Amino acid sequence: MKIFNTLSGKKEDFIPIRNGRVGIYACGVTVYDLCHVGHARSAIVFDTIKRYLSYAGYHVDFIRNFTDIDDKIIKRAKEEAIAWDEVSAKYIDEYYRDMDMLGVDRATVEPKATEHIAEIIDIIKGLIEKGYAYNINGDVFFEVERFKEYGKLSKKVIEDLESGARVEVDDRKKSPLDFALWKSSKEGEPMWESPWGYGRPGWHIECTAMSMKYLGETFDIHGGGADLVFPHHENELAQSEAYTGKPFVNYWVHNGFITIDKEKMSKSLGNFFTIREILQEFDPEVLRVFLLSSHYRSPLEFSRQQLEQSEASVDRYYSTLERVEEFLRLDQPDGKKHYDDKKLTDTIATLPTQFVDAMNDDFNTAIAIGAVFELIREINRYLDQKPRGQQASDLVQRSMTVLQEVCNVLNIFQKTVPQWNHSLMATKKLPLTINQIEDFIAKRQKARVEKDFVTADSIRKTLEVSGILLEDKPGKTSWRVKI
RNA sequence: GGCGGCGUACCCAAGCGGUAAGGGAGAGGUCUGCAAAAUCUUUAUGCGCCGGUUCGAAUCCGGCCGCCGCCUCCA
Repeated sequence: MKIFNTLSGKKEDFIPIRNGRVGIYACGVTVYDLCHVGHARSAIVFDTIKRYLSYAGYHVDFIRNFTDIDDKIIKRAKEEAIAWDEVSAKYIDEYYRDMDMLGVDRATVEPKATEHIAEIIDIIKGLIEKGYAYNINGDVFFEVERFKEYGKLSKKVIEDLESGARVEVDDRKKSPLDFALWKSSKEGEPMWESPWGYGRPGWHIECTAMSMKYLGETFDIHGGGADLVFPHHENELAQSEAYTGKPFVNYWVHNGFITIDKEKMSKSLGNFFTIREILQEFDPEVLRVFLLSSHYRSPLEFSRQQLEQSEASVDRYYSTLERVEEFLRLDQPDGKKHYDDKKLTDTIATLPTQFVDAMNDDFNTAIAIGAVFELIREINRYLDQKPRGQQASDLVQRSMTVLQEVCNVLNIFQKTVPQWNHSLMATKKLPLTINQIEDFIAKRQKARVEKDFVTADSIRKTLEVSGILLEDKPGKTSWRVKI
């Protein structure tokens, strides 16, 4: 298995520290607002990586944190005139609502910064003792100059950073690059007791404390969005390695951004869509398929048109599934006739290998999904021959089993056909109920029997205008939501 | 200014040294009372431009053009 490591800038063979086990720490969210599509991408990417590693046979310890204390949370609390911890509790709930919809599993442990103050204080103490940090009136800073390898993750040179520093300079710091490990709290702000007075942790230190607590001083994979490389992960790395004297993380994995009109989707630019907004118009699987259709490190342009294209491809999956289910429901008198099943048999045989090869190459979900659709085409081709008999039935059944095995790992295409249709009816806001649609179909069927094709066609047209397409099949007429 | 990335058909997107996956859209055929779905054919002798290396290059090297990201909170 190969993984692209931000630290080396290359794909590397993945060798876990402990045989058969993998420790992953993914930076979660700061809970002060609803999540947007960019958060969804990161969550889905690492969820998929975790799922694949489990599938590949590893025991995975997956840690995803909540930053539940920070300036933005405090600001939000003031704006809404509620307690800071009400803000974080509320948005943790909202986070789960979104992630459950998107099929993002809970992590093994989901630690919160505020529940690890003791561990954080211990590490800061240690850093002061080792001469890597200094206390100025209750604020403790990490002294970047003392950590000689600073910049190795983000490939930055300390001197360049200093000269180009746009950072608001705190005169008390020895260098503008020094960052806060502990911040003294002002009146009315949340605070915890510490050897340096009442205060709260800086942003980066929580991840050091929590990852080490749950995964050890050196662990396998640390992930997050590409915007966390600097300064967050660079600082985390510096303080962690300064503290332990050991390598902190073996593989740094960063996902690319979501863009809108080529620009990064972000809060500050205001060009973002919340997950919730998108899910009003599209099924969660559509968003998940969309996000996994390109490689996790590539920038991904987000637009309605893109989602509609993904929606169409998801629909292709489900219409094939429907077709397969109808086929399997048929009586299967053993047919003697030979059908050409070589290509289908071959494709079934190669899919698992293709999938594993793709995912082993830096988690190439785009190829994995492509392989799924190759099998979809072969299934349709096979079914076009109208095969009969137990052998045909078994072959088709087997193809679905293989397909589901792969899709389970990606956590896509997990619905039933009726669930998919209902979801489409809801997201497309169709004006008709299922009963109304079936009434129309019955009326049309009567007309068809009477060869009154004018009436039949006009009913077809009426439904189509409302977003329903009819499909006449032997024995019955079924309907589908128009994409 | 420093560092990094990207540019593949009408749209999206894989491929990263061996002769262009997959999805969507369009056109035509098969099937159908008509449709839809499915399927077939078709849409890049071509992978931003110009050179170079190589038996062979989207793929490696050099230069140029265009776009974007990080350097400040950010997934």
